[in-house]
Order: sequence, then structure tokens, then C-alpha cells
Amino acid sequence: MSHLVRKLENFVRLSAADRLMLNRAAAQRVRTFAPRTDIAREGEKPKDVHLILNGWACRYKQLEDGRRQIVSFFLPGDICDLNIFILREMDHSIGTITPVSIADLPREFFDEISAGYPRIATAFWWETLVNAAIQREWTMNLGQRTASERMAHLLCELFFRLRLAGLADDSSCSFPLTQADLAEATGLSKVHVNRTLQELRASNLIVLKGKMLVLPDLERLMSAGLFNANYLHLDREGRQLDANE
Amino acid sequence: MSHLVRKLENFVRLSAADRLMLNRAAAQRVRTFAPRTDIAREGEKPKDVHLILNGWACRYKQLEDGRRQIVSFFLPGDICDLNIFILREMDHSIGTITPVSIADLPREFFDEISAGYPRIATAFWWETLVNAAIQREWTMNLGQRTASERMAHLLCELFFRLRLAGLADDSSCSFPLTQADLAEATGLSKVHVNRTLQELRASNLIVLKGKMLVLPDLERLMSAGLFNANYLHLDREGRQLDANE
DNA sequence: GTATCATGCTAACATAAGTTATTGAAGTCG
DNA sequence: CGACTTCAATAACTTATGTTAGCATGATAC
Repeated sequence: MSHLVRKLENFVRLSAADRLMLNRAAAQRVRTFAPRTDIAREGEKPKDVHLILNGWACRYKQLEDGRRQIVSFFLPGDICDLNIFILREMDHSIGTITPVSIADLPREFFDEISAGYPRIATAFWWETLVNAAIQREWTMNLGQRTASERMAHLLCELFFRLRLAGLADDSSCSFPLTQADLAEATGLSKVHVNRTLQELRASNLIVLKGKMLVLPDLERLMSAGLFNANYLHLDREGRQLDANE
Repeated sequence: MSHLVRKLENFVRLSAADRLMLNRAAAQRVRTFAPRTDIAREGEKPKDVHLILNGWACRYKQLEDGRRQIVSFFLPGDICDLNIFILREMDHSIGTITPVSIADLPREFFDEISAGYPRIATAFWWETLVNAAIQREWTMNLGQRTASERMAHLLCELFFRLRLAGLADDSSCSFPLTQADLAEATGLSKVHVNRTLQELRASNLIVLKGKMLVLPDLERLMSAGLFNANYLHLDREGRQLDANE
């Protein structure tokens, strides 16, 4: 099952026809990108909506003097910006971290969805609202949390999101970000990211080595990061997820 | 003309019927709130979408230990969270800064829009996408800009947004935020906000006194804040806005 | 297999921003 | 009108985080 379907089904129950529609769209117009290349650039006219099929990517913005901020991460199953094509130009860039494959979803696909696939439309709204909530949480993260809280929080978020897409097991996941990436995402310097990771390691909250992240005690990491998963809205009618589901 | 209509018409040309529909919705189910009170609280079930008719409000999040972050400001004409009612519970609170009046927009209103008012639907998508872009820009602001750049940037943003809703003249606007509000929005301490404002004053970039903000040289303030208005997407087919329109 | 480069790690030092505290001015309420 | 409270301003001091630099490791390329 595709990561997208898997993720959306955490929120909305999709029909066989819904799943078929999504899987069909995900199989057309596929492109692949090498690591550390741009999928789209600030200033360009947005044409399609991108669905991440595999690999990690990020959205970033850059100041004239070169300072760069990663403003979000894209994991498999994530959709870049619903309806972005109504805007004139991109206000940010999208770049890959690892090798990435994407499917380009044209405008017509969304017309079809809103005409005949109400459950998918609802699921897409959920995706949009959750992305907005994540962005708000990042604002909170950068504005109020200390370096180690911030790092712990980010690791929790990525772990939860990977798990939602079926990409993490009980306590570990593949983790391709470099310390430089983490620095650009957290607004910390590379050196301080290193110090912060050492600190989390020393507290036995993380094991991070060779592109693999292990979280031996998720509960403790969550409380170290003041992480409350409510903003991910991992619940569907009549059901609540706990930290382990 | 209402602030909402005025703002949306910067992006989409609305018909008389569109404007009537919006103004009618804005006149029903109106509520007023005193300054410094909550319109909605984290954890509650969202019921309606709120449209700000008058006054300033903000979205904020709070950590268990009391640290508070303002994650966005709402100005007259702003809509709080389109389609928020599909989520189980609020992941943030909405509070007033000044006295505020709002109109509650029920689910059925949006059903009507998507059934019979395509231009409004597009305008609402624009609103949603711009809000997302603003939130990303705040991430950038908190992650990369220094205190004075950050403050300059925030003031530019608020000024542009007020102007868009018809609430600012050439170089000044009403400005009800306290230094404590600015601190919660920028992730700085109150004392440092004060220092930063003094610095901007000393450079003749702002005059801020008694709830009134004057920007004697917007161009210079923009460059001090590395402010690029592209993320506000102030453009419509066949037209570009410059800093003074 | 050696050269090269990206990445991770650490130390020493610099600085932007936070903290605590005090004061005065400006509103607001009885 | 005086009593309170909020807000703004400033000083003195502390601290978290940034900067620069150097070295080690491991991967990749020739």
C-alpha cells in the first residue's frame, strides 16, 4: 500500500475506488531526483502539486546573504502544496535530501477529486490542516523551546510522521539528515546541534549513528521535548491513538 | 466595503453576488469580545470558522510550564481556519488583543460556497495558501533573523497586511500591540524587544507611540528586515503591486 | 590504494539575548 | 482625586548559543 494511502487512512476511511484513484495518480508522471537537488525553486511559477513517493525532501527559504532555513520536511506520502498552482510564483524552494521520487499531480486531478471523491477531498483537507498545524508548532519550537527541547521535539515529530506512513518500527527509523540539515531546520549552529545531540545521547534518549535513529524511550524523549502530539491530529471518528499504536 | 471583501479583491475579482454573499455571512452570528479574552481554546472541539470583523486577535500556543508563543496575528478581514471543523480538537487557542467582533461562519456556508461561488472558493484558497506562507515566513524569521531584523520584518508584514485590508495610510497605522505581545510573537524577551525598538527608533526607521505606528521610510525598514513581500502573494492576473499601491 | 571531500566532533573564545530589578509615566477605577 | 495597575524604559549581570578553528573518521572517486 502506498505511503499516501496509508497515511490518509489514519484519518479517513477510503473506499476501494478512492484507493485506486490515488494509486493511479501516484503511478503517472513520476520523476526521480538525485540527493541535494532542487525539485522547485523560489520565484518559479508552480505548475503541479508534488507527491513524494520515496525519499526525504525539504522546503527551504533563503535570505539574500545566504542564511538558509529549512521550514518543513517532506516524507514519503507527503503532498507538497495543495492548490499551489493558483499562486503566481513559489515563495520557497523544495529540495531533496536523499534520492527522491515524486509524482506530479496536475490541476485536473484535483478537479476530479472535488467532483467525485468526497472522502479524498476531506482527507486532503486534513493533510492541509495538519501541515498548517505542523508549521505553527515549528514556530512555537523556534520561538520558545531551548536547543535540546527543540531537537527532541523535532525528532519526536519526524518519528511520529514516519510511523504514520509505515516507515518506522517500534523504536527506530531510518534517518538521513546530517547535522547541518538539523541546524538549518532548528535555527541552531552546526556546532550547537552537535552539542545538543551529545546531550541527548548522554541522557540515553537517542542513539543516532550511520543514518539510523533509535529512540530507546520515546516517552522520555517526548517529555524532554515538551512534545504533545495533538497537533498531528492522529485521530479518526470514534478512535484515539496512543503513543504506541 | 468590508475588510474581507477588500482584501480578497486584491486577488480575485468578485461579482456583486459574491460580495453580497460574503457581506450577508459577515452580518449574521456576530459576537463581540473584550480585549485579552479567548475566542477559542486549545483542546476544544472547533465548531465554526471565525471571521474577524474588527479589532486585532492572535493565535497562540502555550507550553505546560507557561511559556507562550503567539504564532499568528489576526487582523480585520482575516479568517481563522478554513475547514477547521473537520478536526477533532483545537491545537491552539485564539485570543483577542483589542476589543474584537467576529462573525461565526457555519459549515453550511462553506458548502454553499463550494457549490455555487467558485470565485469565492478560489479566493478562500488564496487566503489559506497565503496564511501558510506567512507561517513559513515566521519560521524563517525566528530561525534566521537577528532580533532587529526580526522586529523590522514583523512590522513590515503587519503594515502590508493592514494596508491590504484598507487599514493603513501611506506610512502609518494604528498599532495596539504591547511590547509583551511583540515579545511573545518574536520569541524575544520583553527587555530585548524594548532594546530592539529603541534601536529601530534611533535609526529613524519607526515612530511608535501611543498605539500608533509610523514608518517614515518603508523601503529602509524593509531592507533592515530583509523583507520581501513575495510571500504575501499580492498580485492578481495581469497586475503587480509595488510597495506603494 | 591514495587523494579528496563531506561529515562529525571538540575546544576556546565571543556575543546576542535572557534575567532580575527598579523607576517613572500613563491609564483606569472606585 | 488618589490608589492601582499596566506598560515602557533602563541598568547590571548571567547565560545560552554562535564563531572560528582544527582534527578524525569514513565514504567516494580516480
